[in-house]
Amino acid sequence: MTPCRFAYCYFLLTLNSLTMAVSLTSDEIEHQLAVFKRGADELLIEKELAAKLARGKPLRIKEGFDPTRPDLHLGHTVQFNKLRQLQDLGHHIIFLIGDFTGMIGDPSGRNITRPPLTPEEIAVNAKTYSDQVFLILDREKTEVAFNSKWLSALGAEGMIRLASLYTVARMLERDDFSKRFRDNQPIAVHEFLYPLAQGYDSVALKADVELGGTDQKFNLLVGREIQKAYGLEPQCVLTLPLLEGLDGVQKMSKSYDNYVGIAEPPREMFGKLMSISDELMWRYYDLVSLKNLEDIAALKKEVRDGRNPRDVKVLLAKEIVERFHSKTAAEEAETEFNSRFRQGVLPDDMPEVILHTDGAGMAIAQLAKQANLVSSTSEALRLIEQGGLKVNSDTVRDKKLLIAAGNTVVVQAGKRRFSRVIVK
RNA sequence: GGAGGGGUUCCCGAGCGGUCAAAGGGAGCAGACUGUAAAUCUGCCGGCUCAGCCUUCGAAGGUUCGAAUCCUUCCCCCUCCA
Repeated sequence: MTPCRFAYCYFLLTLNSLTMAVSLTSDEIEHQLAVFKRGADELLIEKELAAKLARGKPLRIKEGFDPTRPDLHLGHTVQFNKLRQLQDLGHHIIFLIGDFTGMIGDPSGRNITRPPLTPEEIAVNAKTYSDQVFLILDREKTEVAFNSKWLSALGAEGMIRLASLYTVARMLERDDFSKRFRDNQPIAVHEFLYPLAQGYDSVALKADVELGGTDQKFNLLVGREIQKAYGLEPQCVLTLPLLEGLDGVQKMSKSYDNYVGIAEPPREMFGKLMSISDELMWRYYDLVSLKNLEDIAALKKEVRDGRNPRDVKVLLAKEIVERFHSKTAAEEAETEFNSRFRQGVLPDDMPEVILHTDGAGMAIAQLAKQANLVSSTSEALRLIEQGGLKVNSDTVRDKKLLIAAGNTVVVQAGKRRFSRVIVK
């Protein structure tokens, strides 16, 4: 794309002319590099990768996942999509379950200590992971590995030896560590072990390339050093951007409750995607849509020329729902969404709750709480003050409204929470 | 081991004897508007039997008519010195 691309081609040509056994043409290498880099944040180091590719052998490409959360969200699929693309190029993908590193917990500054997972939890989470990931990756062509296999075998002695390969000063180069250190936030000693253990994974697996989020850059680079220390050729590092969550501010994460789960029901998925801002929508197009870059550019132009961004967002929401459910589900979700939010129609399926009052009836605030529409009666009363609580489609004005026994009412809190309540 | 700084409501962060259920920002929720659960604006944002009452400011005691604010002890975090 730029002058360095040209220089780089020259480098490849030279390389080709020198090594006769090369089976890939420079054009092929060029194409592969383009696939590697598409949507990626950073590729380190491109020349090294070109050299690895030039050998013509499938590369060993690894990415590790800590089995700390059983359910995956759209943010994870950014990684999976890339692995799939590389798999399609014929490379060997290693899906690494960090059952050992999961005990340490990647230093995030939010969890200093994390209770070790039981083997049962790990097994469950690992299964969920693979079930989900194989919606995208080819199961037959993917190696699944567990890092406890070699990390447990290391023992305390081996761990100390591993720890001797890196210095504290270099550890503190990590942005997260230096920030916490500067801000007088605690850093537990065991947190230093995480990057080392992850680096050792690359030794054990003889990884040619390791993928990760941009937040993984440090760990991935430590892997290069550890590999060198063990006399291996250092891996190349490919980082992918982190997907922002629904709020558009923080990264998508279950703990921020700003995520779209892969296993969520179609309607929920559709609705959540429709709630992202117009601006954020483009980010999602770049990272989670499988549309090619030209099509996305065309959509952007259409919006600039006056097309309603809402409609483009619908396309995105449908694509995602379709990928994890089905085309029918996607269409159904759209119809439901339209009737609910554009036309204000009540949903056809809502939870039904029976409340026993021994014939006394129940005050509306208490009723809303017991029907799980609000978390406290205080919240219910606030909703009433703001005109956000409806009984049988009528806005409740009287805080002391009593629903008499024998009635069945549809109670609505805000736009999205409904319940059919039977008072006995 | 010594000296000092700090732990506040979901998060960040003010408050430093009464006017504090606790500023401000973020997240969240509601209403209006709309193109949608966008954007924007407005309001809310501890609980309850809700014009009143109860429980919160690391924990436990204490001083005071009255404490998140003062004192004591304890727990935890950080910095510097050793």
